[in-house]
Amino acid sequence: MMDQEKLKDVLKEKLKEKGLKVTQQRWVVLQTLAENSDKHMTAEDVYEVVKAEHPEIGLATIYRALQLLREMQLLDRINLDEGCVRYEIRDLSETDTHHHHHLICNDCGKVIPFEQDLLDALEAQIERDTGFHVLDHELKFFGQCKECSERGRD
Amino acid sequence: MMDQEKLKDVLKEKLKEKGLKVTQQRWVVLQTLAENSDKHMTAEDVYEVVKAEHPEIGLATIYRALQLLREMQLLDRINLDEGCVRYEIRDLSETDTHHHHHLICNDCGKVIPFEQDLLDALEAQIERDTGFHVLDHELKFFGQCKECSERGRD
DNA sequence: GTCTTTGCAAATGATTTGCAATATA
DNA sequence: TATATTGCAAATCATTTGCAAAGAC
Repeated sequence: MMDQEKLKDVLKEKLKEKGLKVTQQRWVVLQTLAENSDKHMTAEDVYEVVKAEHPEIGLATIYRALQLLREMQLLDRINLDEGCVRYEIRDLSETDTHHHHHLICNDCGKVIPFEQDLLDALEAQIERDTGFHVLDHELKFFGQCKECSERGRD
Repeated sequence: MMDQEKLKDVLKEKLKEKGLKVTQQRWVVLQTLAENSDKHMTAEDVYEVVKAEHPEIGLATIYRALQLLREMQLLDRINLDEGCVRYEIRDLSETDTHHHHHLICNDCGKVIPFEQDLLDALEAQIERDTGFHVLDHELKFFGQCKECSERGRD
C-alpha cells in the first residue's frame, strides 16, 4: 500500500496527457485492482468490491474505467474463454512489451502468473521465416496446478 | 478434397463412440470448415456459407454442431478478442496436444498459422519450478504481417 | 463556465435454450 | 419405433451506448 501515492501520480499524469480528468471513480477502480493484484477480476468482481464503499458508482462506469485504464497501459486484460474478461494491474516497472504469462488450472480455475522471456529467440525466428513483425505475444498454459494434482493422487 | 471419405469416416466413428447420430447438418458444418481450412470462421461465417446450399439449417444448429465437433477434437477454437470465437479444422494427423499457433496482424486482421514446438523445454521448466503440470498451451503473436509492413513503408 | 464524465436504463450482439416437430439408427 | 436432433423463437448475459444531470479543472 506504500505505492498508493506513486500510483495516483501515474494515473494523474497519464490522464492529463490526454486531457482527461481524474475522477474518483477511475481512481477507485484502479485502487481496487491494485489491492487485488493477486486476483484476476472481472468487471462484475470490481463492481461488487467497489459497491461496498461507493454504492453510487454504476457498472457502466466500471466498464468505462477499465477500458480507459487499459488503453493507458495501467491494466492488462486476460481472456480465459469464460464468456467474460478479467483485468489485472500492470506492474509499474514493466515495459510496453511486457512478457508475463499465465498458468491456468483446468481443475480449480486458478490463474498463476509466470515470468518468462524465452520467446525472444522464437520471435526473431518468426520474423526471419515469415516476415511477420512481432510486437507482442500472449501465452497461456493449461493444466493442473500443484495442489490439484496432489489432491488427485489420493 | 480427396480426404472427404476419410473425414466422414472419422466423424462417423467419433459420433458412434458416444452414441450420437451422423446428421446432414453436422457433416455439412465439418465439410465447410474443411473446405475453408485456410480461413478461421465464426459461427456466422459458417452459417452464411451453409445457407447457400442448405437454407433450412438454422444458426442454432451451427452453434451446436461447432460445439460438438470441438468436443470431439475435430475442431480448434481461437479467440481473438473480437467478441466472437473462430473455428478451424484440426489436422487429422495432429496429436491431442497439438502445437500450432497464430500470428495475428494488428493492421489487416489476418491470422497466419505457425508451427512450432519450441515450448517443450519451457513446459519442462515450469513443471520443475512451480509444480504445475502443463497439458496444453496457447500462443498468439501480435504484430504486423509482411504485406502490411511493406505497405506501411511507402 | 466549459467540457468531460457519470448513472441509469435501454440497446446490442454473440451464444444458448425450451420445446414441438423431424430425422437417424 | 425409440432416441437424438433440429428449427424456431425467446431467453441469457456480458458489454456498450444515449442522454440528461453532475463533476472536474
